[in-house]
Amino acid sequence: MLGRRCLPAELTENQTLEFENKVTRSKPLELGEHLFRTGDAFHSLYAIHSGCFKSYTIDQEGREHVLNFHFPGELIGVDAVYQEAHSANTTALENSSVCQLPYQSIMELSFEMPELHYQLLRLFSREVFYVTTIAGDFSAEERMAAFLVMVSGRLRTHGQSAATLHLAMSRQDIANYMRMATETVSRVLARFENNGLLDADRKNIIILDTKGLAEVAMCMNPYTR
Amino acid sequence: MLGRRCLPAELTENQTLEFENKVTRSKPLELGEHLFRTGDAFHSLYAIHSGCFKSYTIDQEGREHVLNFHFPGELIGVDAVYQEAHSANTTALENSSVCQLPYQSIMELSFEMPELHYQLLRLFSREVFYVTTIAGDFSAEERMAAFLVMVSGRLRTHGQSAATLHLAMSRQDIANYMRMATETVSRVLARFENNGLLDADRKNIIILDTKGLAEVAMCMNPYTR
DNA sequence: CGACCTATTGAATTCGTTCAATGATAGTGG
DNA sequence: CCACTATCATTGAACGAATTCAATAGGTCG
Repeated sequence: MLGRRCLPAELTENQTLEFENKVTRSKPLELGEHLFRTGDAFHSLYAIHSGCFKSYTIDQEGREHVLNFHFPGELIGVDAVYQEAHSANTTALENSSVCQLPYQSIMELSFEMPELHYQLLRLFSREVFYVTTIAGDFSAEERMAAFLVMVSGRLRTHGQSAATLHLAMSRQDIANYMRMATETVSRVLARFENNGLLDADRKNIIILDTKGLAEVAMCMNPYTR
Repeated sequence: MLGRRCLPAELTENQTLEFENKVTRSKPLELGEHLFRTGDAFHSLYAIHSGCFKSYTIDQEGREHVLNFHFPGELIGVDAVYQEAHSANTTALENSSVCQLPYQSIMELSFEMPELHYQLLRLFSREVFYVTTIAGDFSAEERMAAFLVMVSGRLRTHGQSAATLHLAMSRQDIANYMRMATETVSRVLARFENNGLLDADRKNIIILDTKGLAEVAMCMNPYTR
């Protein structure tokens, strides 16, 4: 049952059981706890069962750069396969739980289960797709709208509500990820509220006008690209 | 021999031959020719044999957004596996040649060749890694320096010279990718020249001070992250 | 050689940042 | 249960990095 949430491929009942027995280890994390840090050797991927994570680096001037957020149903650590080491830090933004997937084990298992092999590549592909979301030269409003539409979509993909968002990350984290100042995040959200696009109360965002928000985000958003 | 350049895994001689016979089809492209366009169904990955490509989208306002450049030895189309459709346009920036890798064929073959299986995931992982390069909130100078260090590194990975760069892309493309105006690209390059970091003559860039350039790029660069 | 496109350089403008102050929220301990 | 504190979020005003507008220079190709 955990395995199904971890790598929800179209495996048979028996395969899912085998997968669970062989490769998944459930691991709870508290807010602020790190899954790994820059430079750590790569051994396992992590599939998020519940909660939320951020990946970030600290540059030589001490500035933090949020590279990605991770939501339930997604894989963490995909970028580390290539270098066999983690290039970023990844920390839990709320109490969370992940399935640890020892890379060697899932690779071996994927030879027995073609569907698992396909699923791994699909999920790796999805990561490329997601990371591309914030690329491109867009205004602060466009990026903010695209961010909300994206988060909404990524949560929906795994069965969570789409209109009522519980953002685990702080304004600082959002700002950092979106390449803007926290003040700008506040200002843009305030403008969206004035325009009736949404209702923002700290970490709780209610999207009132999905279509209108998507229009601001335009085709920046991968779901409408 | 082509196969070796396409997916340079550590395959045996026989495996390489089998790979070539079964899955690779060489395909030459002229400057400006498209490999695929937004919305095209996904059937094949492309491994670059020679030349240079850019992936881009056009938004609803008609603005172009360069999402990535692709160099010899790299895979094109990785992001399309997930959606089974291409989300971006990809075009040749100079006369180039690619190996077309029908996805179904390489997947089937990868069950017979464990090393190919591993290699595919490594290359997918690398794409995530590369796409992350321009993420983060850095100044125009930092991004430009990181871009040059990255291109240098990616070309070196596949045996090309590292200090003397032959940029196939226009200033417009670079600017677009780096989220800045073409004028800013010119100005930053001029500043780098004045500081003795490099010598820029249109598409030919000679890096004079690798260390100095890397310092400007700081830990933004994935190679130094 | 002239037409065209790309690149460079200069001056004015602007979007978003930085600086600064205030408001709101949650956690702590008396 | 209510100060008290610390942290996070919001709002206002001044500033600045990069853009936009505008003009010039350099290369390429008929």
